[in-house]
Amino acid sequence: MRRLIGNPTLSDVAEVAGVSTATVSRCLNAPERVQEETRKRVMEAVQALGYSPNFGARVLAEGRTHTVGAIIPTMDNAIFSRGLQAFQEELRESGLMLLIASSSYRPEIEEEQIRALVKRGAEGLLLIGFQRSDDVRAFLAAQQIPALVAWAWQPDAAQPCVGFDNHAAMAAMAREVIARGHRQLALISADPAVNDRALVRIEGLRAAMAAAGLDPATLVIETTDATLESGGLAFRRLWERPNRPTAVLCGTDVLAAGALTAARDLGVAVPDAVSITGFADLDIARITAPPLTTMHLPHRRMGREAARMLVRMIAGERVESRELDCSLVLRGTLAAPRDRETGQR
Amino acid sequence: MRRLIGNPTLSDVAEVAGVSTATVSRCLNAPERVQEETRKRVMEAVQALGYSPNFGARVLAEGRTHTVGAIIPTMDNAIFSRGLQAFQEELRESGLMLLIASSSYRPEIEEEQIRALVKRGAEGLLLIGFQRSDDVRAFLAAQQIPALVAWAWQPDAAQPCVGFDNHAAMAAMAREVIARGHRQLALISADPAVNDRALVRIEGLRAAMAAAGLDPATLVIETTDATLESGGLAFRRLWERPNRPTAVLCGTDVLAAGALTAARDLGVAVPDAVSITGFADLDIARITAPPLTTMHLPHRRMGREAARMLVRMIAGERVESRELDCSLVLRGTLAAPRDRETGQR
DNA sequence: CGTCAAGATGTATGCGCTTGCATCACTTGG
DNA sequence: CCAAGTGATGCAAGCGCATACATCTTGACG
Repeated sequence: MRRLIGNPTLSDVAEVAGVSTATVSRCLNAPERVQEETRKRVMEAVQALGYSPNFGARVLAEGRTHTVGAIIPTMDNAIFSRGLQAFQEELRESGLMLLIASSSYRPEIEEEQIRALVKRGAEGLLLIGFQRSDDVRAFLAAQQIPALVAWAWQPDAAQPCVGFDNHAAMAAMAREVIARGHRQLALISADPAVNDRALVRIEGLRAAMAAAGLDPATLVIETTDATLESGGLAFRRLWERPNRPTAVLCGTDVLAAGALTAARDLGVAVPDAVSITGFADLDIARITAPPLTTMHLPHRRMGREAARMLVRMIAGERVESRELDCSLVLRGTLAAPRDRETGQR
Repeated sequence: MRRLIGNPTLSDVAEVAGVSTATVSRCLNAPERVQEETRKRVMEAVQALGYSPNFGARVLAEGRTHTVGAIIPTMDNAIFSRGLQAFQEELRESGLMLLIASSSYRPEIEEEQIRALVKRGAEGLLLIGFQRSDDVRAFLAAQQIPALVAWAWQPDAAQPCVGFDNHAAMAAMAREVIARGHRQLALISADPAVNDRALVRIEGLRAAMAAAGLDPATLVIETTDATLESGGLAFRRLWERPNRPTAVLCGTDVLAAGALTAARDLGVAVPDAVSITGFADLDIARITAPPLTTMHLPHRRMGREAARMLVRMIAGERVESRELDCSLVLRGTLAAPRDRETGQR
């Protein structure tokens, strides 16, 4: 059913310009193959009619949509928005448009959105994390849609990915904390059941503890969702327990900022009474008081690199997964634990 | 040129199921019009072949893409990301996909992206602010693409919009500041030349000053871009001037948080030595120390409402512009000015 | 037992564009 | 002066799907 009745078509333009539709099409897509004079006449007709090519027809004839899709848990989390912005900017350089969908961290919605994006003509997909059903993977393979996993990198990844080694990064953070003398550690984390990056970070943390001679079983974990409030509530729960941790590591800066705010509200001094660390080095890490010790992630670089890789995958090239470096940023929320009895460091 | 050679088509499915293409099409789009038994056979064939309808063909035949576009200055600014997330969620309810582009606050990029989105089949557009060339407006009118302006509302708006009254909101904030006794005001703002919301806020501020008997010409304005660092630098510039303001109003929470951080680094106590106010009530407003006095904006409600309105516009309905309420949130960064000589309030 | 309505399915057209191939006009070298 | 080459343009065949309309089947009812 035609909806945009009256919209001018190629042949309208052709008629006005006194040429064939083929020539008009060439004027638009390969101007160098048309004589200057003819082209001028055609372009005038295009202007006069306000012609804009019909998308569906173009896609059908050309077989390409020039569109890629991205499915992220939510745009409303700075951990994704900066990289996504860079991803989109880089895509634009390659003449691709970006379709965005979100999963709210729910696998079934992610699956639905993957199918929706493919149905909508996405030529490639950007996905977050590795956790995905075999069904979906089979579907993507059958449709021959390249998918790139971002915000995560694993040495043994079966699919192309770009990101950082969450295991190693969290382990590095834990080593730093333990080196300061902390023995009672807690973690505020996203639910590892629906967030494989969180799971890997937990494992990294446990590995570092074991390596340092601490019993990983002593690690207290508060699982929560990814908001500021949740981080605060998790901290409060932690603080009500009998054995208060001397250091609270957080899965993201957002949780850490929430924890920090809760600590302030509870009158708990940071880092004197408790150390808190973040993860991601978002803007908020610099505005808390004290500023947050965290793990710096190369957000924009990852977004750009993801776009470049996906473009090549769509072109049919093989790409190598890429691990990007993280670096520890020591700011004000991590210090040696104070002896609870004597008050001495 | 066919790219996805070998992808099964409707007629492949029809052949396998032993029916016509029309029946297969009906099975997929209007199952109730096909007999149970036939449908079962067809669906099996669909499964067996891993059939997925060709997007271009569908769009061409149906005349709809079920896609809308949004062009925002940047995703990497929490002032947009929360509303955008809600916008996308609501769109999903209506079975629409979201194409996202960004302008980096540059009109020429915005224009390019508008054309690109239309070319990619956007049935409707979400735009930020009113500032736009006549060319673009004419183009959208000619293409019959409905466009909704969001993040801004003006009483006399010629086009449909949804948002808040930036003029009134900033005036309200200014009245509050002035009522505390502040006479020397400064503003850290985005460049009003490329950001009409910023311009309107400046006007609202000036109007409130005039109404309170202050000379609007005494307002010092630092124009800058929308990042945390920029907010901090602007505050430092302000602080180097001979007449230091007693209150610094900021165009967004991001700028305010930057200013607050700079103040901390400079050893300037907030709100004792200077008051600072934000605008938007982002997450960061609650984690600064002290927490930021700011103007609360209904981000998610605006996003949802924008989606609903745009859906109706695409359906050909007329919609009324909607103004959403803001509310002042008094937290810790605004207080009466202290007399610089005596130290008294 | 005939008639007709309703439901199920098939036939065939058109959506607007791209592009391989054909055609035509012209140039150039032998 | 002609043949071959070159560049510009036209012709027409799809691309894969939705759907109006035609056809066929079946059952109800008089």
